[in-house]
Amino acid sequence: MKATITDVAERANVSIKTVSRVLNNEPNVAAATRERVKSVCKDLRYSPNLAARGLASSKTYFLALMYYNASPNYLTNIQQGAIEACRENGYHLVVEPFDLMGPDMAVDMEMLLDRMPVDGVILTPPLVDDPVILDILRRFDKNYVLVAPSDPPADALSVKMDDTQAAYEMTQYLLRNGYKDIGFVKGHPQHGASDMRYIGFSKALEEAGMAMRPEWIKTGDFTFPSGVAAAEEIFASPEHPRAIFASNDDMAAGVVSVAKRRSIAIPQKLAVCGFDDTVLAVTISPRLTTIKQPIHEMGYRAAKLLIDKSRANAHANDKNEGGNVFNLSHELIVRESSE
Amino acid sequence: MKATITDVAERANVSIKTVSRVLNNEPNVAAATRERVKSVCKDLRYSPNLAARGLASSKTYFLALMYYNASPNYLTNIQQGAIEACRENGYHLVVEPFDLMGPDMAVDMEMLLDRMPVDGVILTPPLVDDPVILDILRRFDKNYVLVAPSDPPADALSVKMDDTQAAYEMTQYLLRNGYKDIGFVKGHPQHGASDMRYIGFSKALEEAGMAMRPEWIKTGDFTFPSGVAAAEEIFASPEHPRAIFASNDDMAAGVVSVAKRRSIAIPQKLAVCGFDDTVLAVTISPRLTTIKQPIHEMGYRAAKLLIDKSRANAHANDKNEGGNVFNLSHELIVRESSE
DNA sequence: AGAGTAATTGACAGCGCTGTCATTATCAGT
DNA sequence: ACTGATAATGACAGCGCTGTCAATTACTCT
Repeated sequence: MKATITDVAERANVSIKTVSRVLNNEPNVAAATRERVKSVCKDLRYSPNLAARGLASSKTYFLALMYYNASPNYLTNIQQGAIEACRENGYHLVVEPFDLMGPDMAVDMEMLLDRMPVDGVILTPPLVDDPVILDILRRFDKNYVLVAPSDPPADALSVKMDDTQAAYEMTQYLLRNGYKDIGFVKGHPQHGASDMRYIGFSKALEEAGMAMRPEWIKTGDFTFPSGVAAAEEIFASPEHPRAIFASNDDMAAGVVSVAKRRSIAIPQKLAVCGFDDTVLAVTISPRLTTIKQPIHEMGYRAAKLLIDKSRANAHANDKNEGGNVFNLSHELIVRESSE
Repeated sequence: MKATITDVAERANVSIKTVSRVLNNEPNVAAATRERVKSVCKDLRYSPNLAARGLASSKTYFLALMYYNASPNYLTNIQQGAIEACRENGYHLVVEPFDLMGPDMAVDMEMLLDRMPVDGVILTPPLVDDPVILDILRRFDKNYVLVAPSDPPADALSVKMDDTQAAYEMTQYLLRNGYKDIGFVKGHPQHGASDMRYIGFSKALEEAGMAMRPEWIKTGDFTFPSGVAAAEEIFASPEHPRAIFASNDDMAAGVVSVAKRRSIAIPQKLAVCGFDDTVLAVTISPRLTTIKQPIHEMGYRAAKLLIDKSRANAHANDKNEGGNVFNLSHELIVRESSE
């Protein structure tokens, strides 16, 4: 039989309310009492009934992670980060895929939000970029935070990295290391990050006074085959670039495979860079120079923001102190594909 | 403001208890009444408060998915399957990683189980193969189901595939297609599946009257580099096999990369087979012949089993009708690496 | 029509906790 | 030692639902 708060109260010779105070770290409990209660809790292996707590306080101690079509790697990373924050705060994470392409998408979303018994919702791309979804969220009075939205709304919490800046740095790195002629493989046109990465790339070229070579700029869709196709086109042009910067690792891997087939030595004849630092980046040979996104940290911060907000709602009055968008830092990882 | 059961009851002109009956699909409600209540629920966009329900019925409508060090792909698949079953039954899935290597592993596990407010727990490898964990689970009166345990305990629910049989079939397929000289790359020695796959392989060879060539049997650890190493060793022997069956796709990819480096044509000179049907299998070239595990289905069945059991506990008395181990079927997927 | 049975409905307690507010203990400052 | 504060504690209602059991209604069979 599981111990209840009453058991603890009796054993510690206090009222259940005092036990409750201790459990919730509320003030106005004598230090001695607090210790005694804590120790009894441990003895009895007591842990509060979340359902009861939720019913009484209308807090659930659950957070939801919503996603659609997420790549396993991305999802697992976000998830792990979010769980970490949850663990530290006595929360649990429930995972909720959502079909963005379903026929009654808007209705489904509303129903799902209705039934999800959670204190807050973490949304990941591409859900965060869908105006319909955002609209529904605004109407519900449920806390939510957007992970990596391509265009963070001012009225919502967001955590993101600076894709533009990262692509800018990668390009600068290449230029600095003597790679002057650089090709670029854009990502999926629908995906917000695609533009940003391209913008960062262009900006660095421009600042360095390098001309853009349209025949070296191709568009893919973030898949391996699209990387292959883009590379084929680039190599079909009379002159070859000295480096190719692909908007993600999968496409970079495609570029590498084409270069290998054509016996173009990497990195001696061609440097290849990716973006994301997926397993693929270290699986293929040579390993890819790439940008490591703070995916794990985004998950962590997203969860933490919701937890803090949920606490704030309870105790003090909700003071929104301006900054709603949190920029997390990426990392440029140099590997054999470029040096 | 969210509607409560009382609102529905008033609007439908019945007692809250009758509404409750409708919500829970209990018998003894007049058809007309049932319809009326249902329609009011829809109008009011009512959905029951899970916390209250949980408190009153000691059912939480949550299931937990526990894992340790799971590969993103595997995890995402299981998760997706489990969520599907949850959705169909009004349940939610909470994800709970657990550090099997922590210093106080046993205590941590007990505490985690204590606080997890769920109706059942889905365990994935390698948690399912840890005797300490299994022991703790038996002591708790929480429902659980094991996914792909290497040695399913008779007293616990398990869903699995038949690794031995699958490896057996793969080997038979190779033999049938004229590949007589087959090398094998074993998986991580700690992992239960490694043995089974090897056993299936041996069995098929034996039945076909083919001799085992020890110099073509190497042990890896399920990683790409270990596949590379194993392949190097195999090719170092005076004679080369006509086919190599690696215990998973990553290692098979390693074999492929070595073959390419040595300009051994696949599949003309060497067939390569993997196991798991991960993305890698279709990402590399040539694409891998492999075994597709029913990972998604295992997740689904695991969740379904728990949900059914939880229902049974509530309504009837718990009749355990023998079969506790559920074998799901795999699929042999033939691709260019072997034909 | 009336007794007996089954189907349908509702009243009410209580699940384990937190919020509110009342009560008691503690401690300055005089 | 006495007042007036504040700190510490407890009594009690009630969160929204389900389980139990009693009450009512509808139906079947003489």
